[in-house]
Parts: sequence; structure tokens; C-alpha cells
Amino acid sequence: MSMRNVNSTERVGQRVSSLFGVTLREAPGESEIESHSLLLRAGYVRQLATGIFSYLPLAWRSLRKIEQILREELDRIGGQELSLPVVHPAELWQQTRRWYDIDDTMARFVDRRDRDMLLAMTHEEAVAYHSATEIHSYRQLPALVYQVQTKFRDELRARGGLIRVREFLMKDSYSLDRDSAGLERQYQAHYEAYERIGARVGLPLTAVQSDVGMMGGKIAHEFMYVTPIGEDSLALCDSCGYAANRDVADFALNPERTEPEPMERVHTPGASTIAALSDLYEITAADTAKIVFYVGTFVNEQGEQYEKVVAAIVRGDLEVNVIQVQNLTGALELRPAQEEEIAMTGMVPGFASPVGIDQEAAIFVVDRWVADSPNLIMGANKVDYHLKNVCYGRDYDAAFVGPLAAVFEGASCAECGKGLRMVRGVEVGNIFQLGTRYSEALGAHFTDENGSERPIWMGSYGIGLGRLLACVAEEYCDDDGLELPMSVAPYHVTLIALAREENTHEVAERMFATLTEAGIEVLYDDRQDVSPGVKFKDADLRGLPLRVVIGDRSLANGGAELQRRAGGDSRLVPLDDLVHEIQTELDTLLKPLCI
RNA sequence: CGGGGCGUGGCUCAGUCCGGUAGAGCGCUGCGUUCGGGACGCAGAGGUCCCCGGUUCAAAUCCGGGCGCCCCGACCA
Repeated sequence: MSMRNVNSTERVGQRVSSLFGVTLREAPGESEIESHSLLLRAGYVRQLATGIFSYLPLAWRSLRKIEQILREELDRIGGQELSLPVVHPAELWQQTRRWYDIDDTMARFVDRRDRDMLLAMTHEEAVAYHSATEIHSYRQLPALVYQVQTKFRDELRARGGLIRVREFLMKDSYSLDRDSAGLERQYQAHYEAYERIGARVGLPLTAVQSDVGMMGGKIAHEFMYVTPIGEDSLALCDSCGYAANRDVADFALNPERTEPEPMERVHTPGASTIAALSDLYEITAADTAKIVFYVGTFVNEQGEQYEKVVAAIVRGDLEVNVIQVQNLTGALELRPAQEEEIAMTGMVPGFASPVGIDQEAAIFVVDRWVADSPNLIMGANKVDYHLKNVCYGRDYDAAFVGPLAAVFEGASCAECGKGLRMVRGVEVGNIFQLGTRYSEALGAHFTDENGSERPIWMGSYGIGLGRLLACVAEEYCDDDGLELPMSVAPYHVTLIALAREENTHEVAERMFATLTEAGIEVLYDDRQDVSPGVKFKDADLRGLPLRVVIGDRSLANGGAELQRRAGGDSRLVPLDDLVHEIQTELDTLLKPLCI
């Protein structure tokens, strides 16, 4: 499992004097976050436009190492590597509806023959399309194909350096099965492969249940790197291990079970917010319910889009989880409603309630805790009045009842009841059980033992390579620069020559050759017009795991100095032992990254 | 798409309020000195001041429009 090819004839060495990609003393004013700034300063990446980056040789070597790890782990679970186009004809995506369902995030263009084309955001369509012609029989299943390919998504806002970009490299794999049990197995295989990948690149990953988003399908997990700079919020239970993205996180509440009392209208002058209402009466926000208004985009049977107001009702002390509203109602899109749009429903903002409102006026969605809690306080749809003892089912109805409230720090775990912890995370990878949505849309069928034609069950699994590298950089760095793990670092060793004397220079040159011949990957700082301080600073910044110094002083002391980037004192090693000592260090540093 | 900030040499930035010869530090080139944690001296190169238009005798600076980049939010595999 070692990254290094001791027996290979390939020699991997690079002179700093000719390295394409200089170090920067000061970070360009492009980023706030550490990994971005360091990758720029160390000469790994450069930005070409918002969210569009070039990988300079150092980053590219790291990415290829990551890619190789991914390849090995995918091959290990039966994957076959292929390569699918980045440019797709619109027809494919029209057949799965995603041409219409996805907004400007999809980059489109028209070719010279006036055909609609797009830049692929992902490759389910292409895989399903090819499966239709390549897979005919149950005997050809299960199958697993994967690629490492460029994706383009014109995000509304790219940010965070390599964390959220518009063009990026992704490993995407697609499983093909005859039934859901087969899909389940391949899904599980990916789950385990992702854990191995995390271990091999040295990145702690937390698997969380996640929303399926534009992919469709049912079950999905995201593999998260937990960090304050993460864009996603996660709910974790330290007690039982429950982990979920905030978008789908479940939690437990124990609403008070009182007997329903008669509803009555009360005067509440000026109390247009939950807080004001709580102050006015001896109640807590949990005794109230509020409505959050959205306007949803829906599709009718004719395939026409239309908008309708969505009224989401949650307890006054909780927040609405928009994703869950979207999932419950089946809305393509939800946006906050304007005051006028709310007024059209007959409800009064600040004093709104579903009581006495025509069910057709809006789509009412009620959180299950509201539905389970009798005697809540809601608006009376009249300024300065509220209703007491409102009960779901008795006083009003709803189109949907379900989990709607967003999880929060300290909420009770739905599995074990202990307190949930909220953290931030970056989504490095994900796995989806798609089902038959794409295969049905694109006619990817096979014939089973009984001779009947059935759709292929698909799964889709992604890992962002650049994002993974950025997370590794984020995890492994200090004030002086990067401290990359051996499995990801572009070279194993940086060899620094501090040669005033001609002999020292010759020794360093010879050692550069010797090390590379021994299969050690070396970045050799051969610059003769640069002071030692600069070389040390640059070496620290680039963050290769091992540093070897050959200088007039070290030779006088009897050899070369060997030191780890991440802590550890420098030690003198006789030149004849250097190859062996480095290989020992290399194995030591690689060991915890092997599985 | 809403809010905020920025755009001047390769990089970091000053100059803009109050119009009048385009600057500093770092980097780069040459020579010399230095040489184990971002050395120093001397000499030098390098700029459509984001773009277009307007005002003015005169615009980096004022006015209008556009573009780009960063951050927050909304959004999003």
C-alpha cells in the first residue's frame, strides 16, 4: 500500500531553481482561510477567476497522489475506471428533467449547429445512457464504474479558496444493480471505501445522514471534515453516534400533554413577535406557534410551473428547516414570501394563523410537535389579537404534517435522548442511493432470469479532490506553513543545500541523484544565490514531511541533517546511512496512513 | 440576487476627501559584500492607476455607466 515505488526505475526529483510556482512572502489578498492562503503562498495553486483555480506542479502532484489512492480503493471494491465527457447534449438532461429543474448553476451554451449543450455538473445521465446500451442482462450486474473528471457548477457564490469552487475535479462512481439489495451492498462498500480513503490521506471524516438534493433518491450520507470554516451544520450525538446534516437532522421533543381547552381570542396590543408576546403574558415561546411564509415553485400534471404560498408552522421557540419544508411539499424551489403575497392569503403577518383560512389559500405545512401540542397560542389574523388554546385537527388542518423544525444545539437525540452537539463541516464526499430514477428516464433496463425487463438500480458516489486537498491543508499546518501527510505531500523530502564550498555543493548534487535513484521523491533546493533563512522558510511553507540539510557545517559534523517538518529535532546522519534513514522515516510516517 | 468592501509595477499597499511631474516596502536585473531561520550597499528595469464615457486648461483623484475580485447573507452534491 506504500506510495513509493522502491523498485521502480522512475526517478522523482525537482530542483527548486526551476520549479514552476514561487513562494510568496505575503498572501495575495484573496482569502481569509488558512488553507487557501498557505496553498497560494507555498506555490501550490493560483486563481484564474472566481472559483476557478489552476493547480501548479506541487498541487498537481498532490492531487495525483490523492487520485491514486481513490483509484486503488475504488478498484478494491470492483470499480472500473472510465472517462466521460465534460460537454453533454441537452437532450440527456432533458430526459431526466434536470435541464429544467436546475437553475443557472448549470452552464449552458449553444454549439454552431444550434444545439443546446451543457457543461456536466455530474454524470448520472451519461452513465445511465451508456448503461442502456452496455447492460442487457442480469448476468452483467452488479457493475461499478468511476472516473476522475472535471465538473463545472456555476455556483451563486464561490468562496473559501478550494473549498467551494465552480470548476473542480471529482471522483465520481456509479453503481449498477439489479435490485435495491444490490444497491445497498455497493452503497455499504463505498461507505467503507470512503473510511479507508479518509484514513489514507490522514483526514478525519465523519459520515452524516444527508439530504438528497438535486440528485433525487432516498438514502444519502455525506463525509464531512469537521472544522469551524465548514459551510454545513451538523448535529452529532457523542453518546450514541447519531450524526446528521442539519438539513435532515431528527431530534426529540416531549410536548406537554394537556387536555384541549376552548379556543378564545385575546387582545395583545403591539405583540407582533414571539418575544413581545412572551413578555406580555406569563408564557414561554414554546407555548406559541408561528408561521414562516415562503413562495414555492411547483409543477402541475401538465408539466407547467406555478407558484403558491407555503405557510410553515412551527413552535415559537424553534426555527424552520427550509430543506424539510421543501421535501415535505415537493416544491422545486422556495423563497421567502413578500408581505403582499402573504396578505393575499388572508393571513396577517405578525398575527398570522391558519385558523379560519381557506385551505386553498396556501399550502399549510405543520411541524409534528405543533400537531402534537394542544392549546398553543397563535395569531388571530387581526392586528393586536391572538388566539389561545389552538389545537391542530380541531381548529385547523394542513396539507402536510411532518418534521419541520430545525435541530439546535442541545436538542435531544432522536435515537438515545442525549444532547446533540452542533458543529460545522466541509462535505468532502457523499454517497447516494439513487434508485431507478435515471435508469427509467434514460431506458437503462436489463432482462432478469424470468425474461422480464427491469430498470437498473443506481447509486452515485462523489469525492472532491481539490476540496479534499484543501481540507488536508487546513488540518495539517502551523504558523510557518503546511505540514502535509506523507501520502498527500507532492514530494517525500526537501533537500536543502547550504553550500559555500564547492565540495559541499558536489556532495549535495550527488545526494540528490542518490536519493532519487533509491525511489525517494525529492524537492532539491539547489539555489546558490539564496540565503539559508530563505530556504528554511520556503521549506517550512511547502510543508514536505522530511527535510534534509547538507551544508558545510553538517558535513564538518559528519553528515547530513534529517528532520521532520511536523515537530521533531534535527539529527545528524552519516551520508552513507542517509538513504536507509530516510526510508525508515518514510515508512514510519506512512504507516499510520496505511490500512 | 440583497448588503458591505476593494481595484495603482510581479506581491502587499500609500496617494483619491481637497484635480496639477505616479510613490513606498518586498520581489526582479547587474556589480560588490554577506552566508545556518525571509542579509546589505550601489546602480537599474518595470505602470493602458480595471474599462468606457463625461466635466475640466488639466483626472489615479470629480460625475455617470460597465466589468472584475473579496467578505456576509440568500442559494447549493
